[in-house]
Amino acid sequence: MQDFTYGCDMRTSQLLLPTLKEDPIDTVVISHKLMLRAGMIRQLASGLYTWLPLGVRVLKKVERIVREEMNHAGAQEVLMSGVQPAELWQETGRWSQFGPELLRLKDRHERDFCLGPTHEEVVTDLVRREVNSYKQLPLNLYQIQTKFRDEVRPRFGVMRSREFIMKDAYSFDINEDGMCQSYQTMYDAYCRIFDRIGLDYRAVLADSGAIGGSGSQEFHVLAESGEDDIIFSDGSDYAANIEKGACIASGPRKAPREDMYKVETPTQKTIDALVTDFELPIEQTVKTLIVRASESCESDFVALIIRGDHSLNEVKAENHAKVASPLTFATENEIKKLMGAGPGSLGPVNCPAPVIADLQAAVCSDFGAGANQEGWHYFGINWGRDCSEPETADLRNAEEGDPAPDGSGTYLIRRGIEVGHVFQLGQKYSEAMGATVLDENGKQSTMFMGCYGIGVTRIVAAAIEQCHDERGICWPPSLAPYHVCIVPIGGNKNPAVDEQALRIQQELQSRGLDVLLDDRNMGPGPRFADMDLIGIPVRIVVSAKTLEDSEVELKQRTEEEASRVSLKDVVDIVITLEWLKS
RNA sequence: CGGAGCAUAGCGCAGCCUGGUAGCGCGUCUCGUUCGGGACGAGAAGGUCGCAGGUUCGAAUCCUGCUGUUCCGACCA
Repeated sequence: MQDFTYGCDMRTSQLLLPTLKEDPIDTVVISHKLMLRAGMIRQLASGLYTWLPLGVRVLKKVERIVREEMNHAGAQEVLMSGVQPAELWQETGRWSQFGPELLRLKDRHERDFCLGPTHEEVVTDLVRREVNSYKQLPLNLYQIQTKFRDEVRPRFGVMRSREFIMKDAYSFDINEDGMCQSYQTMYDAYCRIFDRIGLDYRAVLADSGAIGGSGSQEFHVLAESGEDDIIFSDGSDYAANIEKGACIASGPRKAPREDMYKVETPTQKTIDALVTDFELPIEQTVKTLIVRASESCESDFVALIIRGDHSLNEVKAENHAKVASPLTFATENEIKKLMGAGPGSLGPVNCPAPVIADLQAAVCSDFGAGANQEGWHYFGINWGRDCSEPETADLRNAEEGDPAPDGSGTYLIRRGIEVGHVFQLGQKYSEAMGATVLDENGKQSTMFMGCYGIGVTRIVAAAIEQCHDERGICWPPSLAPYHVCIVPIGGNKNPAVDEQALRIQQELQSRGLDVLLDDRNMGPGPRFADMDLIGIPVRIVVSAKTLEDSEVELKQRTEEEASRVSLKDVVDIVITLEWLKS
């Protein structure tokens, strides 16, 4: 904390603290509003922000915790260039794979560069040059650095901006076991980081997506305004993001009770219409989606079947061996040509394409579905009797109340802000770039990598999303720009007020706290309002009124009531507030 | 990338339809009075009305183009 105690900034009269009384226009999430109102940031251009002194203080607090825990976990800090040569990206093929979010530019010699959205190429290049022996492994290098991604649509202030600060770490190991250990070390460090910051978070399983690799987890701060759905069991630690969250069948399939019969459905093209017009329970309907098949599949298309009330999980579908990647839905014409009927009348009975049924759809019995004949449905369908037993797969999005896959309970769904991501990369980059070391047998061995990111700027926004009230921000003490603020009242009448305020500030500072003295020449109202807005955890009011009794007023930001404490004890009392230390 | 807005003083907005010398609130500056939850009085500064064309005697206002920015959607580590 001492590294922030530079003189005159500790007085509001000297601080660039442009607070706003009114809500800024065009802000939708609370953290964006409050960061602008509290004078932490100002927008420069779409997705670009200037951080003002108060905001920088918070950023530095996040960085400090991250840095300490990374060092503690054995990672070594480096600093790589934000501008990167195209050659490295061409080596891994990402120069062409990356879309327009990779901001490319040319230097004066017409050479291609990009603004780095991530640093796998640069760090792998460094390590391939400088590390030659397995004896130098494991190695973990990290940096805290500005990244640039030319987001299609920046929004929500620094939550989704184009330029942002990220801590990224990269581990290098001689083999897969080592990589897993490095991964676990980082995972543990991440838990310590978010514990220390003091946010309500969840580590969730994530899809490893196009980057490949065997393992990936995301760290999410729970908040209504989060952009991602995360699901977790109410009975165990199982948690995953919506792309990955496994769904199982709720129970065995019931025996058929009905014969299959054909129903004319001239106007019922949607599940909703079917359910309302025929009083069919929605759980006894299925949807049939026709998508392009992968090249390894014997057919051009496959039919994906999910229960009527469920939604397709496109990531799961895309990961299926028989489904083309990227996921591509058949056009209406293709569907008609293939199935002999349009999208509103499809079903598994007499289906010309290979059928893959979601696990839950596969345990339906006596269900309704399209007849693959325009304007007709079958009701009372049963798998194995009216159509062949389908291949099954987990294809749908989890929903609240679904059974958790480990049998521990049922799913809850919450919104999360992704603030961290740990990834086992395997040999994807080291292979492409020839990052090898000599192993103990003197043979070239391609290193195993992991990468680990933390969105530093995003954490600031996420903390505000989670910690605020109607008056403003309520910083967790670990991130508070100042631990304590002092508001002197009536100093022009009674010089003792200012003297005591200054004395308390200096004593608290000498005990290692960041203390802001609000010495602005304003009435108490606006100053209280500003201190509440910027979220300082502890407020001390020094006034002539309480000084008569040799007391000051002490109030915590999250509590309604203030208490009176004696002038001589106030410093010791504040120091003993354990929660202030982090 | 598709759709929809917006652009007038530092911030929030009115004026535009119906063209005629640019206004309000907050903030800022000066002086004085105030000082326990966004005070009061008096005075003052601050705007080529996003940019470029066009129509007109005259454009913040009408027309065209451009730029910036925001929202919804698609997309996305």
